[in-house]
Amino acid sequence: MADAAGVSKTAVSFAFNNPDRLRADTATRIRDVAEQLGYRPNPVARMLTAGRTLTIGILTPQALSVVFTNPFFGEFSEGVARAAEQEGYGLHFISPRAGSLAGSLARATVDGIVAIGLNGEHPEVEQIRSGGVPMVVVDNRDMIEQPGIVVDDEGGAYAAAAYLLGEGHRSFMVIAMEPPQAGAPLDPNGVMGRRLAGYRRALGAHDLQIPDQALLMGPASIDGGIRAFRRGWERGDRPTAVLAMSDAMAIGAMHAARDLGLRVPGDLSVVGFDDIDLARYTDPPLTTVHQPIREKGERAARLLLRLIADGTGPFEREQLETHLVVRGSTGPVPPRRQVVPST
Amino acid sequence: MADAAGVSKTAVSFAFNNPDRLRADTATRIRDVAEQLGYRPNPVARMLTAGRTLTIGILTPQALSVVFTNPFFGEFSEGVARAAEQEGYGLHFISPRAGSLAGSLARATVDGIVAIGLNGEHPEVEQIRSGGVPMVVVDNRDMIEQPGIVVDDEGGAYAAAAYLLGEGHRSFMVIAMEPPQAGAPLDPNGVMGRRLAGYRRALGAHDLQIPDQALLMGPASIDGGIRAFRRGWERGDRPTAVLAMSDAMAIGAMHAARDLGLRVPGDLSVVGFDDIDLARYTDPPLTTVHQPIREKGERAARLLLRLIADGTGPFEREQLETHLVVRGSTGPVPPRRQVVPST
DNA sequence: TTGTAAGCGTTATCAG
DNA sequence: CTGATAACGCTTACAA
Repeated sequence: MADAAGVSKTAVSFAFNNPDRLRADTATRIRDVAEQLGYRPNPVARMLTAGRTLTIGILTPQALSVVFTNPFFGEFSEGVARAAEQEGYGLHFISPRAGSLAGSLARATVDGIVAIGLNGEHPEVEQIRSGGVPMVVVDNRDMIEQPGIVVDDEGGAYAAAAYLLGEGHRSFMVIAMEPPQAGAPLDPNGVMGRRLAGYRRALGAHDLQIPDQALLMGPASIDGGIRAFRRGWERGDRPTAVLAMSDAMAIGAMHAARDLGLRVPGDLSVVGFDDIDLARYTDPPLTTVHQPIREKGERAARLLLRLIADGTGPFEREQLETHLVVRGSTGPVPPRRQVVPST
Repeated sequence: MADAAGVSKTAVSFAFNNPDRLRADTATRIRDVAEQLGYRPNPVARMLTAGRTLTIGILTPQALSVVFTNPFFGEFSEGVARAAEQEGYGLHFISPRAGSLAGSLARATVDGIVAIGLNGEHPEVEQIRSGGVPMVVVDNRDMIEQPGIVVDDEGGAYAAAAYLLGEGHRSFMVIAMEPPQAGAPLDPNGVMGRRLAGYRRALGAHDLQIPDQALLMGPASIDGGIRAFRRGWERGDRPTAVLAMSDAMAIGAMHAARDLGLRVPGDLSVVGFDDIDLARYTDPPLTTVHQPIREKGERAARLLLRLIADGTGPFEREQLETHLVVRGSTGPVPPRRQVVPST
């Protein structure tokens, strides 16, 4: 404590927060002594009395070391950061510590939470809610009583599949990101479930199916895409088109296909999902479903900030649009793989 | 306080931290009541008594919303996160709040800091140091008394330029990331300064120069690269090769060049720096200087964690290697631009 | 097995 | 303008 400088703690406190309420020289003297002693007000104690942390948390059910592997996440965080910084808030990432989300949740010193990637009714989260920490969920339609931001996954996926069908494709490989806990049942309300529903709706019009077991799953990364495609290939899948639920995986799939001697889009069309920054610069440029990634993060953060400010603010659930962006990774079905109409 | 459950705070505390020291039923009863009341131990108060936050901070002198724009940063964070998570630490990002790094530093509740992007002797950071918060600096050779991780930027840059010279190039455009405060003097010890030194050493052998004013600067993003290249073009630069100090900018430069009708690598060779994941998937695949991005983050975090554990641990400064990866964005100088030896 | 009481380092209130 | 003193919500000796 710096009242070794001859003053009380009150004075020290004022010197840092309310210098005006001190005589000018007293204030500076205190700060000088503080600097000399290497003293700075303990931020934790500050938080305790202030009752707020000026920090918002981004919650993910997967380890950061895996989630940062997907460029999508960086762009999303960028959006959240923009809003947070503008309001003077810091950013804290909350991910499972030693496998337990609940554990890290319990230690998270944040004023509110933006949760992404939560599928279903995550039990550990119930705790947060009842604890009264404001939270907005993104991409989650299960926690319906929770404010959130959502995207038209189903519509985007439908557009992607419909487009490929229009190009004559009839044989598809579907690549999906695996849920946090491998082997978990597919949540129809989850991102994956909704995208799948979109694909199915389009294919259904042509009496084509996508059995659950046909899905190839892996981590949402380039490498995950490579491995998923190879697994499909090895079990005998010979699609003319790939529907990937993430751009990172789509890029991996393109690469794996090329390594196997396929031309993209000559022999194989690939469409992704997300439209990350790099999608337009890949070889070939990736056809994909655009979603406003940064805006999603920013809207989520702004909604949260409002919730924090208003105490228990307005319930809101915003939906953002998606649309297909056709670039170079897709084309008509190769002639010899064409399905001859049975007329 | 949940001793509305008929017990003292001690009991409540035990119920959460030392259940063994309570009769089994007491413990569960307390937790039940807590759950019912939506009570959870206040993490800030916990931190205060514990004297530690179980959190490490990643410090950047630039806004997160800009720094996340570069995929490099996501990969770096991934490395840091891997180490942090493994040791049960959370991750907090510290960036200027309302323009002031010092301000957000003062409020950051972390046990230690990994600082990246700090050039020169950042004054606000002095405060941290004397405050006794452990810190490891990455990519900084100015704060020599600070433990840190560093990369052979000069050697990597040299290799890149030497390779292009070997391909016959004699006319270069150099694209650099701009410093946090635009217009700041070039720090020869900074990342940019060292890479530039490497380029210059190679070009010097051919009596070629890179005047400071010739540098094209911009934010380290794809868009920054696009604009930098255009600016160069508009002022009349007609290089046969581009040396970009970041992959993101290199990708932007390739794109801008194509928009101007140049073929890459036919008319223009481009080499980047970093070797981000996506570098190998761009069109054409990017020739670039590889640095172990994730490892850099992970090593930095591990070093920090050791510092935190040992109190004032071992001073260490690790240097990681770089090397040129030749892919498709570079090739021989176009014939008609060839410089005829004056023999 | 459980409770009492003393800190942890601030800020805020209210006298002096 | 400055200084006691009481919170803030927890953990942890130490006692009971």
